Amino acid sequence: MSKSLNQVISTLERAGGFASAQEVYSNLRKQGKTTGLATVYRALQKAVSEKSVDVLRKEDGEALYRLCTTGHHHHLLCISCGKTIEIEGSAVEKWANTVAKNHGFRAVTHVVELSGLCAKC
Amino acid sequence: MSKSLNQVISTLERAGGFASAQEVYSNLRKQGKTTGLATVYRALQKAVSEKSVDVLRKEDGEALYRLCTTGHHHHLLCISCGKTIEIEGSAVEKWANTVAKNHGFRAVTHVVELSGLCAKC
DNA sequence: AGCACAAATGAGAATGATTATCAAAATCAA
DNA sequence: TTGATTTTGATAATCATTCTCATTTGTGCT
Ligand SMILES: [Zn+2]
Ligand SMILES: [Zn+2]
Ligand SMILES: [Zn+2]
Ligand SMILES: [Zn+2]
Repeated sequence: MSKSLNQVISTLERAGGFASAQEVYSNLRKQGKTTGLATVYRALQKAVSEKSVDVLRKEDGEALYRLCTTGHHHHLLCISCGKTIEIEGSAVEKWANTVAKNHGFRAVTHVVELSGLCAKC
Repeated sequence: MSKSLNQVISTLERAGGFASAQEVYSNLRKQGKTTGLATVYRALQKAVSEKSVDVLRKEDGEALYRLCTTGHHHHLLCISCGKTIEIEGSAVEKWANTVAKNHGFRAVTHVVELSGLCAKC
């Protein structure tokens, strides 16, 4: 694993949740690292392609990255305080596969994100 | 309904599926309309806020717009040819509600999009 | 019609995330 | 060490989207 990939990964660990590429970059800078922005993007791309990092989009289109925990999962996000909960969705997985099959699709992936207001908000 | 909103809506009708703001703009120009890009964006924003247009994001973050058909539904998109199929997902709706309730969330909405390769591709 | 005032519009500049370039630096193999 | 290969950081380029602002258009009133 390359040095920059390590740095990006551990920055995401420290962040604990979703972070944008720009945030990762500025966090690294605050820690005195000289890592360039392009390198951050390159590392994030690689991490996503290796499925060690999740990516989703804010409403304005900016990409947010988060360290994958174990296995495939989805998120329940509080749009007020930003709290995120990982959720298990075997029901959705089954449904997605069935729908894909019924329409003759192959290699189907899915985006499933829930968002609303948490109990506190 | 303002003039530009009308033009944008009927361009989306003609498109029949998802179209980006830039595509809507260039289609209008091809038809000899002098509508400005900013106006296209303004009209699309309004249409989305009025829930007469759906919006989703391509993988690169660009927004795609589509005239809402009747009722809530999801999409199965071919990433190669762009073909989109509307799908009914009562299973997902139930699951989303259950998950939300279990975690004490209110006012939960969801994003569910399937994508893969259609039979032809 | 003529006028005042508000809303809508279009052109172009500004913004901001992401990507492309490219030369310098680190890594590697022999 | 030497020469090839990969990685990196700075910077420029790209591109969708938003902002600004002067101009046009619409509306109500006389
Ligand atoms: Zn909350
Ligand atoms: Zn899933
Ligand atoms: Zn296809
Ligand atoms: Zn649904």
